Amino acid sequence: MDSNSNNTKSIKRKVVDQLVDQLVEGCEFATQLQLLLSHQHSNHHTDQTRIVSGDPDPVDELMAKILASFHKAISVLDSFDPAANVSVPIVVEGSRNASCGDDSATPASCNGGDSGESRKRLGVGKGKRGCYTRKKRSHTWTVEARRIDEDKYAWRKYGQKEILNTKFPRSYFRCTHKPTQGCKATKQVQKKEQDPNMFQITYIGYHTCHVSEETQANTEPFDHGITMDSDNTLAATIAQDHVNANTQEQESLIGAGVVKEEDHNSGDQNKDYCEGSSTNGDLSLVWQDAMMFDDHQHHQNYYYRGEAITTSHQFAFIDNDQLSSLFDSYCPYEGTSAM
DNA sequence: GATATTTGACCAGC
DNA sequence: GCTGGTCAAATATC
Repeated sequence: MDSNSNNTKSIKRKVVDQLVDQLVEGCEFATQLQLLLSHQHSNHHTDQTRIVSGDPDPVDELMAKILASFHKAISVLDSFDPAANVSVPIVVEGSRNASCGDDSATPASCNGGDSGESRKRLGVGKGKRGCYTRKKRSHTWTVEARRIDEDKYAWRKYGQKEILNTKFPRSYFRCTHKPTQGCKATKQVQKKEQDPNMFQITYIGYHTCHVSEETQANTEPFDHGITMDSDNTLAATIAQDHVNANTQEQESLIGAGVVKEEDHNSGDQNKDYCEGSSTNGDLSLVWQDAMMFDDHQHHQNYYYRGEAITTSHQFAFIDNDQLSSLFDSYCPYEGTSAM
């Protein structure tokens, strides 16, 4: 690979980063505008009229569309990988990924075509392990929770690591749907030293997997599409906007009780909870030392600009179908991309 | 047998 | 060179 190619990739990455930053900023402004307008409308309606039940506010609708557009654009750019040397999003269901580690189902590009079927533990497979392209930057956000399964997505643990200067190991989870749908969402869970009853959960990337709308509504307690980097105030704004939102899913979590992985893991149950429909006690993905605790409070602290905001969570989402259709429109090369 | 977890190895980024 | 993120064979569980 020559230096010109590297320079081009570097430039592309910078451009993408700048575009994302601009979009995030624009999104933030739009959110603030939405709050402002909704506040004004709220006062207006209170003073003069009543909103007919079920009749959507056109301002809110419009703002929601604007925000959705921002989120879509951000998602597309966030999934753009300059290293892939193609100008298309790399998250395409069932497609191969140029970054070898990103799609474990199709890693052949890592090892010169090794199918992986005859891998030995060491030696023979040398050069295969750890072969991946680490995401230099992806949208991340951190929550603090007493349970690691509070988001109710289906996660599969793929690693655990001792981290320097930390008492407890960090566990790595990826979306269960990664092999089948290429969902790139991951999360890292680490028990807090100060309070071992609490877990710091860092989410990385957005879910692109498809779940039913009903499931989606019940299993996405907070917005994977809106909350960007931990230093972004957008999420804080939105969090405040939704501070009084629905808390039913949290109550269902509270009622879930202590469930260890081994306890609920019976065949078909796995499928159920993998689909994210686990609201009846089979939802936990808990590793050996990640036990749940008395959960009467069950709140989460969202960190924005280093400040914690305690809130219940019920945000708006980027709909996965929207995302897919977006890819369709943005990605004319789908399926034929030269990864 | 199928699926999930564990854990040592490998590699990218700093 | 060190650290952290990911891979994948081995192992565990159902």
